[in-house]
Amino acid sequence: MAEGTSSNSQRLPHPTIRDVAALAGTSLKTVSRVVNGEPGVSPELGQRVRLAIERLDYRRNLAASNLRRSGGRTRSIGLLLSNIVNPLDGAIQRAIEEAALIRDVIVIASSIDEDAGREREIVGIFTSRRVDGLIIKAAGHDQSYLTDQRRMNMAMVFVDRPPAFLDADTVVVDNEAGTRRGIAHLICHGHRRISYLGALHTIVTAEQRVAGYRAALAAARIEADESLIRLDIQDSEHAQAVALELLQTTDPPTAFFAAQNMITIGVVHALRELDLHRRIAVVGFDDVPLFDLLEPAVTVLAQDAWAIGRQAATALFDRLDGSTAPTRTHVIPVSLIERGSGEILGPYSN
Amino acid sequence: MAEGTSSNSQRLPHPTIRDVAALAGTSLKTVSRVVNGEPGVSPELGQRVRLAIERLDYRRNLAASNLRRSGGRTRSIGLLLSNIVNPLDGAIQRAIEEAALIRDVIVIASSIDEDAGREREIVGIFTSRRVDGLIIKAAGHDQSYLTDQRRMNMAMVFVDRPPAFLDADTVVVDNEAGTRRGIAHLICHGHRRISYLGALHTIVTAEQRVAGYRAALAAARIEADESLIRLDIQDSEHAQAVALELLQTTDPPTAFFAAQNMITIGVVHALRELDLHRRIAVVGFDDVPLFDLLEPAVTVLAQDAWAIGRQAATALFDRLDGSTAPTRTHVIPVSLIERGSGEILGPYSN
DNA sequence: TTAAGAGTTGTCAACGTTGTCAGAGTTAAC
DNA sequence: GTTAACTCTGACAACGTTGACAACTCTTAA
Repeated sequence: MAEGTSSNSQRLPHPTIRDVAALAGTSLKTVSRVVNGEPGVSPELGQRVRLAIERLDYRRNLAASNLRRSGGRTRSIGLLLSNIVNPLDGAIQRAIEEAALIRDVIVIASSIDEDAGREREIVGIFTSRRVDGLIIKAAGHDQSYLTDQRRMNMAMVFVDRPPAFLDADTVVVDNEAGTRRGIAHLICHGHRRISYLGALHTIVTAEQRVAGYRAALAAARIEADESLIRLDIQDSEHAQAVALELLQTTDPPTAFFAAQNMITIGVVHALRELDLHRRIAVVGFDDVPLFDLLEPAVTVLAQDAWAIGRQAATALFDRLDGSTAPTRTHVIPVSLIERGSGEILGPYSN
Repeated sequence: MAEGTSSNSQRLPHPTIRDVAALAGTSLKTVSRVVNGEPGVSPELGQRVRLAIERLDYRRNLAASNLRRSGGRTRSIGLLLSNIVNPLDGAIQRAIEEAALIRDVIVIASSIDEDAGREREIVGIFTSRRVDGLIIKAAGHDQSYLTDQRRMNMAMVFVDRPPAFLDADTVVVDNEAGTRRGIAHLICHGHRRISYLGALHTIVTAEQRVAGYRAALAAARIEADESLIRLDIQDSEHAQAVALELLQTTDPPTAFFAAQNMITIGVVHALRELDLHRRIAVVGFDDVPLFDLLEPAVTVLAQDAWAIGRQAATALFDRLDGSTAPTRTHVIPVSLIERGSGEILGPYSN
């Protein structure tokens, strides 16, 4: 009686297995057997239990169930991405959700931007929730803090960027080769002064992409002009400003390589502003839905985010199914999509 | 010894409060007190416990904790959106995540496309997980099945579309007024033959938008030509095909109103294909990042997805904090962004 | 010297479920 | 008619944690 507040109408708590047993006139264990489809219940009693379940709209409390069950698995996985607003991350999440759903596993997701502190914080929260596994697009450049989780049998897969100081399955795209191909494409079209605009240099992929840039120039015996290489670009506005600045020097680049979709957008804005979009070439890493409708349409290196997500989920569930194979790095191919902006000819074309 | 497999290296289970107590030489309850920051533990003993916690890298099992705690709250909420790949849904999820994080609540998300069956399925799964609340962008047109959850004290908020046959807090944009404004804008610029391309008519918002279209025409005393109204458009390819077809009739529309971002993209594709993009006007519902870079840039009715997400989270947490106020419908404003495509003049301009 | 109070610490049951095992009833076999 | 085997059912403990409450050790005041 002490609990009964008159204002709060009849808010009933969830019925428990105990309520079902009482209504069906049987024991807890029998109900449990019916709920779990275990054999050894007579048809009549089973029917009575099912009726009681339906009447009460009973659903078993999975948290309690998992607590007791062997292994203490929660059938949940944690997903850490940069920013779910970015369709690339969205596609990864979606692909993982689909794979999880058919296995009766739920996905707890969180965006961590590029904040290493938040990465650790969220991993801590997820660990408290006892997720069975983690899929991580890492922000920090040291994942050794995860050895504890690893020891406690938590599966983990890294996407987009390999972990540092930790051995784990990884799904990446070939950033170095992809960028090399993009730069070679520009060189082919007669460009020598190719500006490289990159993201935070702390991100491994950014590093690999710069490496690809340098490798492609070296292969063509072009000396890299360091003034054309700008890193640590934060967002599209920043990219726009940097591109504007470069274009207004006495010896501007004839082509841009934008190492990430937000940067590409900034570059396109800058070119429009100076009405140079039909004269200066652009190749971007990552595709964006409307790039094909711009004039000129934007040539990009596209990565298949769905494939990345699917592969990550497969790798994670393999581990959860008990695979003890050595860790693997899966490389998803990058494809060059020629649309126009990357095919604008430079001064050395013939 | 029966469990010890030699191949599986030393996989230790998560340490429990019991392990910590043993290491610190004290009782379970004392450790629990330290973990929860409850008073009444001497500084020395507290220190010893904290040391043990650190040594074992102990983290309390939140599922077990919540099971015992009053109310049986799980500090988790479920989120059902159409498709997380769509940046509009992405922004909603992100805003909700941020609000949940500062309250120590996790978000379990799932994309349900426009599948009513999947909506129910996922709600069932989330109910089994005992989420404290649900935020739902409903696919089905009957949410009465949720009365059970409601009775069991589950909080719920609907976004983008009001629930049917269920009374619950809702966050929507003003579809009818927004569309009316968009159509009025086109009429102002001299258009009479304005084609309306809409999404699945089963979605309430779609209905409201058509209503806005008809209302605006009526207000201007223009009779609606039913052949210009096409509903149930599935995706951008479909929209493109429909627009192409309309444009090739003997009496084509001079303007398009695209009721959703994917449809707008399809229309733009169609206009490009026929090289009519500078002659036929377009206004779209929902903004998309690159619409401002197209030529002409696309005039849209933009909804603030972040605000929708924030408001939904606020409403949900208010309920979880015990609010028993009558359910409310929050309306987030829609803004018309004039960029060019909607300002192309029609035959009746003066 | 003792009673009352404050501050610490621990014991036990409970949250909702399932694994283990034992008991009751039925049938089959000797 | 006894035993064995099998089927069905339920009692009980346990998963990891916390709420209720009891017990113990000191102070402090009478």
